[in-house]
Amino acid sequence: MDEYDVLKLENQLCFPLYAASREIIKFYKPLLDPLGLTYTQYLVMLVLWQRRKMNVKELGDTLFLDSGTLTPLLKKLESMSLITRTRSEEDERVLIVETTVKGRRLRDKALDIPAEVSALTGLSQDESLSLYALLYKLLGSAKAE
Amino acid sequence: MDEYDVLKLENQLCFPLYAASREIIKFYKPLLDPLGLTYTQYLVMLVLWQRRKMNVKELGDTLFLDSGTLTPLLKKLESMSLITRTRSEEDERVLIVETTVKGRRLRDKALDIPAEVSALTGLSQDESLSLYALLYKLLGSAKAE
DNA sequence: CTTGAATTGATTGATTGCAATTTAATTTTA
DNA sequence: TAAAATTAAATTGCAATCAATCAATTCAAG
Repeated sequence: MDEYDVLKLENQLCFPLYAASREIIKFYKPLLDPLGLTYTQYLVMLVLWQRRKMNVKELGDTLFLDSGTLTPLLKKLESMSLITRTRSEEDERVLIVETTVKGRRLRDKALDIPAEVSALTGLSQDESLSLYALLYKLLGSAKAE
Repeated sequence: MDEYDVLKLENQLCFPLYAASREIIKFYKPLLDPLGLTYTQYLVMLVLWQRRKMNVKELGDTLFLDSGTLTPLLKKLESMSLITRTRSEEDERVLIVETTVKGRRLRDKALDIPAEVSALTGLSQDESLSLYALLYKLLGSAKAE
């Protein structure tokens, strides 16, 4: 054990986290292609399917993304007629994002995706739950910063 | 519980994985800035500090990255005089990447980084180990694809 | 009221990440 | 051996991601 062992790739937690995240996103690709969505666009739609109407700030807080990522992505979803973007009348700084009928209809096509991805992970339900809990704990620390 | 509950953001494993990965990368930013490295460049250096000499294919297999990502990144590290890029003499298709003296010296400046990041995650050692094991299991499934 | 601070999104620039294609070199096979 | 298949890396094009900055709006203190 020399002093440099702490720098070995296999001793870092960050690396499997980073790699696993990217690999899971690849699981989604063939499932999302028929819907015409990228992974990040899918996450935005997931949120909007639940809430229907949200502003950019709330969307960013929910997904840990900032306007630099969201602005072009939302414009793209708007150009696909899945959402509308309108300024709030009470506060002109706020941009309200809302699903269209077409956007909401897309939800039905996504229903089978979670189960298919879950099967690909190779984790049992218990393992998924443990992983889930640990990740949210980590995210809690990140938010606390 | 309606049929759409499976599409709730908080019922997806992919989301905390994706968000936690990005948040951890942000932990590294202030620690890597003094070294002049980005997170991905740091991962490449971690691998090369261990092996010193590798080709692009091996590097890609290790980090789950392809030449589209690695080629420009390695050119950047070369321009910073941290590595050299040379074609193999036995097989001209193969590009050998190797650390320079300057590249190896940078290692000493990175020694404290893992401990500092680990502290920021807010996870106990046991939790880190569980998380680590689950992520590698997931990565195993991905590799098996 | 008015000035200064805070907030919200948009923009810009650099880096990643990846799929798809291309080029060059090597290996296999007919 | 010649043609076909394979392999390694580079290139291209598009979409993220994020830091930093900017502009417009709102809010708050004096």
